[in-house]
Amino acid sequence: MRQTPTEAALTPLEARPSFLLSQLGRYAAERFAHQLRPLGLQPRHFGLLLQLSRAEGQSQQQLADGLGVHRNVMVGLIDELEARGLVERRRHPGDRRANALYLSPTAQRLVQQAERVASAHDRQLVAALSADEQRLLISLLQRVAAHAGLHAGVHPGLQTTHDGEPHAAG
Amino acid sequence: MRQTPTEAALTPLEARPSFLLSQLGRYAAERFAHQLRPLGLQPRHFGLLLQLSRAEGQSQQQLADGLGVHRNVMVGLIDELEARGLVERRRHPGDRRANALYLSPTAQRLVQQAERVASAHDRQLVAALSADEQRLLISLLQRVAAHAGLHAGVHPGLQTTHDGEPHAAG
DNA sequence: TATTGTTATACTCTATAACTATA
DNA sequence: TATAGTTATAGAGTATAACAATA
Repeated sequence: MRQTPTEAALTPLEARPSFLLSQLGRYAAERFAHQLRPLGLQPRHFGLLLQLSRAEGQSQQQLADGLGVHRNVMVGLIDELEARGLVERRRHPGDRRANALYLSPTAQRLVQQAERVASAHDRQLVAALSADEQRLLISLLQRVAAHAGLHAGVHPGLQTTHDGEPHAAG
Repeated sequence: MRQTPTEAALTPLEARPSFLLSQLGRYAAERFAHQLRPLGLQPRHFGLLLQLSRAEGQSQQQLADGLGVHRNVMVGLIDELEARGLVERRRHPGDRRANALYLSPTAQRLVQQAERVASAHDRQLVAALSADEQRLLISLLQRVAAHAGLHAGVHPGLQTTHDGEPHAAG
């Protein structure tokens, strides 16, 4: 009994890098969201606050560009955070159409807390690897991400408006 | 000027394994979906057909369990594939409540094609790495996935009914 | 004419509950 | 009483278009 001619690569999914990445990425995101919940934050809020903590006074459009979300979505995100007293809309000095965004002291402390949650989550996620292996994994992932043309720190899950082709990977 | 006491780990996102995994996982999934589109399939269809090609005659419930989706969702998936003549519902020999699912010859060829698309996608994704590094990456990811308690080949993105805690990672 | 913030609308996904026919 | 398949409904998330104020 010979091989079926139509027999192709029957690579099990769990040996495919794309499946492993997708599976683990989804898991990591869910898990992070869960551990962040006690702070009343979702991962997207964390990203927003983090970006804003790097440079306050940004407009909603600037922040949206930096995070890779559409400005329409940004309105709702800022609404939520402003309602909780974490972000403040002030008048933009140079452009009367735009809002200048600022963090409250509470939000600044919250970002620190969320960073600690993220670090704990990271440690837990790769706990099966040695310190050397952890560094190696990060380095390999960074190279794959760079080759894919992914912007550092910009999450495609927040991305909006895919004009068909999702980026381009030489 | 000394360090601010509230200063915490300001690890950039692009150095966090969880962020890299989530970012790359999302990218890989989108990209795979895009490359699969010419076949008229979504990744979930591919997973279904693949699972069914391993063992035909399964019930919808069995297949749902194997893929980690709810049986309600399975109805719609099978509906779509049956309408395209890829999957057939037959009467289950042992249980008159259940359907026994079978692939058409067209579907069997389509699975082969989809596997080739997946392999090409994988090669492209990790093209920045040497062959040794590719194997290393897969091995590291598999260990992380095993430690997270992820079932081999079951994608959390298809999962349904999270009772709060997403799995458990020692 | 283009851009910022905003609102409204539609569309996809997903979660939940309920129903039927069987077991 | 529980299970397989099915259907309906509600909710989240996202995409698109449009509008007023300003550049």
